Amino acid sequence: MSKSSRGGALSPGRATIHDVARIAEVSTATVSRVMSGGKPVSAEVTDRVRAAAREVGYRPNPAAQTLLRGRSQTIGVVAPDLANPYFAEILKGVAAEAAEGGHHTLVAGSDEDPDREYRSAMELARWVDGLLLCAPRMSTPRLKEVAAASRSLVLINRILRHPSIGAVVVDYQEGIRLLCEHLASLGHQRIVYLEGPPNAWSDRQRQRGFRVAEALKQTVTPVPCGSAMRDGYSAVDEALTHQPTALIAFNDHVSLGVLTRLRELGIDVPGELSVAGIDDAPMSAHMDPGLTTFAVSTVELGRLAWQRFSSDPAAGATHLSGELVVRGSTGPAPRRRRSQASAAKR
Amino acid sequence: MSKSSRGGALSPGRATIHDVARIAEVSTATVSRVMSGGKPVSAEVTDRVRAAAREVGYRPNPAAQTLLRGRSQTIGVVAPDLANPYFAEILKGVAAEAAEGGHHTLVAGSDEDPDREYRSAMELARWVDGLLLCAPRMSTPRLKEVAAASRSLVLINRILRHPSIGAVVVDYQEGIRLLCEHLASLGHQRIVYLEGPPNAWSDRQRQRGFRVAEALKQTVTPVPCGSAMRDGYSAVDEALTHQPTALIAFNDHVSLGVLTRLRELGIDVPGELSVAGIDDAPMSAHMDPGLTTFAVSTVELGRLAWQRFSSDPAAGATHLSGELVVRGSTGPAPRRRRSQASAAKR
DNA sequence: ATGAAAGCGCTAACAA
DNA sequence: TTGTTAGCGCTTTCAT
Repeated sequence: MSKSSRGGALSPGRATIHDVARIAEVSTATVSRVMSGGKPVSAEVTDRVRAAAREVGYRPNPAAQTLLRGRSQTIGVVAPDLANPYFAEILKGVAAEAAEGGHHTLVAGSDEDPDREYRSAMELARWVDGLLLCAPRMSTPRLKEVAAASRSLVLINRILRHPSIGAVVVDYQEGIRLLCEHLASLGHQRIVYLEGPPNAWSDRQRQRGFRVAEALKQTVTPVPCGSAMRDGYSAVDEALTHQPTALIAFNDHVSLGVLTRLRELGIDVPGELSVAGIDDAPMSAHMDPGLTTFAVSTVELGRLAWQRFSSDPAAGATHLSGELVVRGSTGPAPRRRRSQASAAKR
Repeated sequence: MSKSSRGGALSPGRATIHDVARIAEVSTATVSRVMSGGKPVSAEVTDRVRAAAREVGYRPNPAAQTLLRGRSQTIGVVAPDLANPYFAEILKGVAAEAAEGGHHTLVAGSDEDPDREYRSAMELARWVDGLLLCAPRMSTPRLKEVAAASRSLVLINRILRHPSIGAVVVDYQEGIRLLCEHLASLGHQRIVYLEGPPNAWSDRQRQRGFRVAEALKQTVTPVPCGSAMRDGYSAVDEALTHQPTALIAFNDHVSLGVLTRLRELGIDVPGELSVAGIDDAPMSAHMDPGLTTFAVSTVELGRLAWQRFSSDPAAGATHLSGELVVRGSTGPAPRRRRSQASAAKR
């Protein structure tokens, strides 16, 4: 009692195991045993220790625990854009699962910069037990470097044949196929594809998916774009010069920008032009018209990514498939192509 | 040379300072000096150490550094919903600023659960140098507990008079005032406010803002709602029973759900009903009609929050103001109130 | 059931 | 300029 007041409960977060040991009049080893539980300690001592711990607000120093155990109970997540709903949802899912499993989540955004992405990944690798790279844009050799520096590495939407790299990927090739078939059934022959970021593996998967177009007698013209709303907005004008009857964007986010620009131009969707996205972002169902898209469960993506850390061996890829969601933004191809004039002017 | 092969470069991330010291044939202290830089070490030794470090891929163990220094170079961010664009953007901003300042960012989502929020905060507090709580829903006593357990605590959108708690808040009261005045100028007298989550301080600020309504001869009816799109969608029907000519939602996210439901009901916006949101979410400009809203810079919010950690003393609140953005979703109040029938049916 | 002691990887005195 | 040593806070043998 008199002793305890000497302990100094001024900064509760800063009490160490020694403080507790001193107050409870036991060794630090015993305190440790009580705190971790499941160790043989007498009831009486347990109570004394618990009381002392509560008194000074003792909480074990995680750095010390990490140093000793060699594991930080922390995972790292790196994504090109933390504000992009797609990655934000994955992060939310992974962080929730990780917390469930007693792990913390460290994040870093790369702003689509492969170099920054690499540096962030290497930096986080020092800390974490497992590293999750979302749609990494860095080169393959660098990715292998990261793998070597990481205790455990999992990729989302990128595949790399490597013994210690795991992956969870969405089957975007199938997504494009479904979208093309859907458009074909509506009579669309001229499609423009708004491309994603240059180094995105998942963009290449989409491009591959377009190989079905030939069989469907469709022409697909790729137009450089990006992954953000404003990219879609800006790419519309060039897309229109190819006089498509339908337009598929890299993702729903981009489609949003597209719809806005088309509205400005007074082009009716889907009357004059059909528009489709990919991913089924939360707001896609709320657009007017609703956006036809290839729906992917980000929740599931996050869950699967976490599983790679906790259960599965690292190597190999888990494939996740999505489904076609038809809403109002796609409709029958117009009988007559819009006039050159209406397409080009502004 | 011959020695180095014994070092075993198998797991590069796991090499310790001892390995480097052995290979470079110096003491660990010297290695430490070289790695941290700015210490007096001869050029020749520096080279040897650097070479050895590169050879084994040495990277200092952050847990050991943290244990020694007492600081982890890490901040923590807790938010009610990591997938909510508002918080995702704040997170993006804070994480970017923190990285700039050589800090890592630990995140946790609370799913709007005050209890989970408290536990996450206390847990992160063990680790981090600074803790950022976004729109915390937990009770004031608990918040003080967290403050006591944290090295440094900053709140976004919540104020608490406490010597060691800093805050960055948006002036939502002003936002509501601007919105009300705007609607008044359009002749709106009957407004429904779709309330945010029960424990949100920022919701209470909004409610206070509505005190201007009286002077403007407006009636404001609050209707319980929430912070998510689906909340807005679900709350519309009850809102309509009050026969408003305008509707203000807790945030833009909610407004999106509102617009969708109104479209389903065939109610014209803004012809029959005006709708306004708060925050100016990225997609708000892309809706049809565009959403009138009180715009807040999340980027600035993130930047200011980070500044609280790096420069300012903790206590006190920084106020951030926003601006009215008028788009198509608000218009003149309809001459005649919609008939009871049309409002109630369905 | 409990304590003493070693040591995780690193850095900061203090010596030399 | 470089090495030796102590110790950050904790857990885990190994004794007792």
